[in-house]
Amino acid sequence: MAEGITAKKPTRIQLRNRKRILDAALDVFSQHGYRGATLDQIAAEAGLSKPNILYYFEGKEDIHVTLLNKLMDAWLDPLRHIDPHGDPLEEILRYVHRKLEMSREFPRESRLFANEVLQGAPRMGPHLETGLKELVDDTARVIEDWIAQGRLAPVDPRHLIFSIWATTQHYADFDAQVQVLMEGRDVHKGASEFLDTLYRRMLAP
Amino acid sequence: MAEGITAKKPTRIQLRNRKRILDAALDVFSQHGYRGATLDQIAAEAGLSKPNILYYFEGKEDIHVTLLNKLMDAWLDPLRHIDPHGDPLEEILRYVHRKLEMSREFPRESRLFANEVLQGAPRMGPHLETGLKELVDDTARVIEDWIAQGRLAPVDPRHLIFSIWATTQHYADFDAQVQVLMEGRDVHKGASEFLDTLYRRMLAP
Amino acid sequence: MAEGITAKKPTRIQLRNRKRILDAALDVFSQHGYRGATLDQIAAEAGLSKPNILYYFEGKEDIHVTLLNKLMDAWLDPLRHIDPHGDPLEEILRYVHRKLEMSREFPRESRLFANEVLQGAPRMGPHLETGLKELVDDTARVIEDWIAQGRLAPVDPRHLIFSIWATTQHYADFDAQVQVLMEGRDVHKGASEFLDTLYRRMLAP
Amino acid sequence: MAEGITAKKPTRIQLRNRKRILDAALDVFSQHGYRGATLDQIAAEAGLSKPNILYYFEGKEDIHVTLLNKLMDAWLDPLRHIDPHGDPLEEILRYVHRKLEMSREFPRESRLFANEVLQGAPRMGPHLETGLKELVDDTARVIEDWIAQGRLAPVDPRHLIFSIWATTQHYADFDAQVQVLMEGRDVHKGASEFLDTLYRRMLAP
DNA sequence: TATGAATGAGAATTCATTCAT
DNA sequence: CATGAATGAATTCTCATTCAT
Repeated sequence: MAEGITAKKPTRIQLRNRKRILDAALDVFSQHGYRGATLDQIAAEAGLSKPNILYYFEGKEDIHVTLLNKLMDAWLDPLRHIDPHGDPLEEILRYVHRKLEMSREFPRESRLFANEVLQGAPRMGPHLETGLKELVDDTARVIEDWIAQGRLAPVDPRHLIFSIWATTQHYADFDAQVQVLMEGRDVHKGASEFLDTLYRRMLAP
Repeated sequence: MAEGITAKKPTRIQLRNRKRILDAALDVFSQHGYRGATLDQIAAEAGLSKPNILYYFEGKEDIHVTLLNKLMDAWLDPLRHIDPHGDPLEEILRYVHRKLEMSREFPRESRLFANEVLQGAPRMGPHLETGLKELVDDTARVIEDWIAQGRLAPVDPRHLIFSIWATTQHYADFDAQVQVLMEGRDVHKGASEFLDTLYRRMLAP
Repeated sequence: MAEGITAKKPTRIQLRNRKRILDAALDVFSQHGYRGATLDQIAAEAGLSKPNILYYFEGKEDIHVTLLNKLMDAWLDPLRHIDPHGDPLEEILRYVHRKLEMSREFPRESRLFANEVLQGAPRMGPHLETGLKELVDDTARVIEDWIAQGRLAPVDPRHLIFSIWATTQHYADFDAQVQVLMEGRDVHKGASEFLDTLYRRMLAP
Repeated sequence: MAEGITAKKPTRIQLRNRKRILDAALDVFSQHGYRGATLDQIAAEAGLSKPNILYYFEGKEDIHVTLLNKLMDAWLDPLRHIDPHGDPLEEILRYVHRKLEMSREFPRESRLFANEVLQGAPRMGPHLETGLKELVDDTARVIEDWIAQGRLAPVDPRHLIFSIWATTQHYADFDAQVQVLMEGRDVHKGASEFLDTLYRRMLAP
């Protein structure tokens, strides 16, 4: 009881502050991991006092979970946009490019997610088992249909999806390594061309 | 300082205990990350007292760094075994399979490494910039030669290497997710076949 | 960092608690030395919890350094009040008596200082080399002038200063010994008369 | 029981090692104080293993007490050599110079003693109350006799003794400060001349 | 004698969270 | 809404001492 935010309509200030906190938390969590992050860092980066943070969220874990929830929605969205009635190869390539784009635009989200899964997804189990599982199963079925119709070269659809996730998120998650090995090169352009070639050659019927 | 293990030749007990500690630490660090791991956990898992752990290592960071050092050697080894005089496609496929194998045999090492790079590789910079960089540059040159000779389909060699790392390590690093999505299926067999197909189709000249 | 006391103007509570802590710390540090003192003791004596102590100061060393800084100011003050235009002998005797007085009123400060210098002044180097050095050089010059004018018997001014410090601080620093050897006698009165005689006989022109 | 050193005659090795340990301990204790010193440091400096140290002494405190015992003997020795039948002024000046000499030759001993008294002489009470007290009382009586005979200017003998201790030991105990303030000057020569003048002027009948 | 191994009792410090205003 | 103040529960690390050989 007596929690800060009630179920009533939030004011503008509340909305703004929650947003600030989540943004700061995304920064800190994605960089240091859950345990490595401190409320102090988040508070400092949000420009709020520590107790004020706890007025908006129930605690450290609440912030983290809120972040993961928001993330998963956006994260899975591109998968939902694969059109079963579109051209198979182009649909998949569009997905690949969209994922690569997200890796570039939202590297913090990618790392937050990676951190969580790496540690066994202790705060995310439900999300994986319901939302994600169903979505992947659906998509796998679509791909299998395409293959059965001879419109895609035969591959295991789930491993295909994994490979897309792996290769695109790699540029966000392993950025520290990529930067060292690519020195001044234009990483994103090269990645985009490479992945285009990779999946085109692999999937062309 | 001036305590514990000196620079002299280690006894059997020392060897055994250091091994125990490193094994326990690998477990704990790979699961919880550097900050999330505690000496208590490591000590408990190693079956030693906490101060005894600090008799063998200078501190938490020393253990972690020792682990990373050992890891990098083994981690890069397969890359060193690509034979410039072998058959290009087979050499690369052998590398892919070896990496996938390592992902299965040494998932903790893979996650330890992922954890570290994900956080910007704060304790690993040197390793990346010297050992790894050179090795990747060398390998890239070999691949470029093969491509120039028309023995491999043209691709950017560095992105090729990234994709191999990403797709193989994914099975270790994102295991929590993979398990949920693959349910009872034989993940490794599927992955092996998939990646074989993937790189064969992409690289066949 | 990013915790506790910010750079803003301190509240009454802050002022009161910092004072409490410093007073307790002076007690403990002067009695046990830096290493021998524990935050637990300081906290207990200040009537605050240990973490609360660390809310006001960055750590043990911060408390100690703060104490030394405050101390040095007061410590050197009497030396600054030697008036070059006053009567030489009376000026010096006034200094002697003032120092003896401080030894009696602030024995903890004297011991804190002694403890620090005894261990090589590891946390006080700067203070000695700037503030103190200059002040002593200035004073030495004044004394030399007086001697040149025949208004004081000739002596090395620096050794004179040392002897004043030594003889006056002795009653604070070696109190344990003095008490044993003086039994019930009125130490302060005797010391005052003795030092008056000592410096009068030595310095009368 | 089962203590290392029995009451039997010590071997050469035992003698040599005890000496080594005490010398190392003197170094460490005089520099860092009792609590600040560690057995590790002492062991390292003595070139022996820590358990071996504890074979020769019962513990840290035992070493410290042994050191203090030895010290007190030597420390008080010059006081015993004041000859009631000698020339008063010369006897006292000889004592002053001998004490100054000891300060220069045995600064570690001086600091060890200062450290101990500074902290209330917790491990030295008995020594002060028996040996020292008697000796000082005896000496005071001798001085009083000399004064009564008109062979010394009248002063309180105990404060006189304190002042001699204070001024001579100062050069050892506050060496860190003296060095800063005296820069390149020949400290010892100056001190010797100064103290000679000081006590000559004060005590000449 | 000597030492490698081990540990219990601290000690400093961090941090999420609570309290009071 | 907001924050200064406070703290209990860790967490890393130190150190005198003991054990076993």
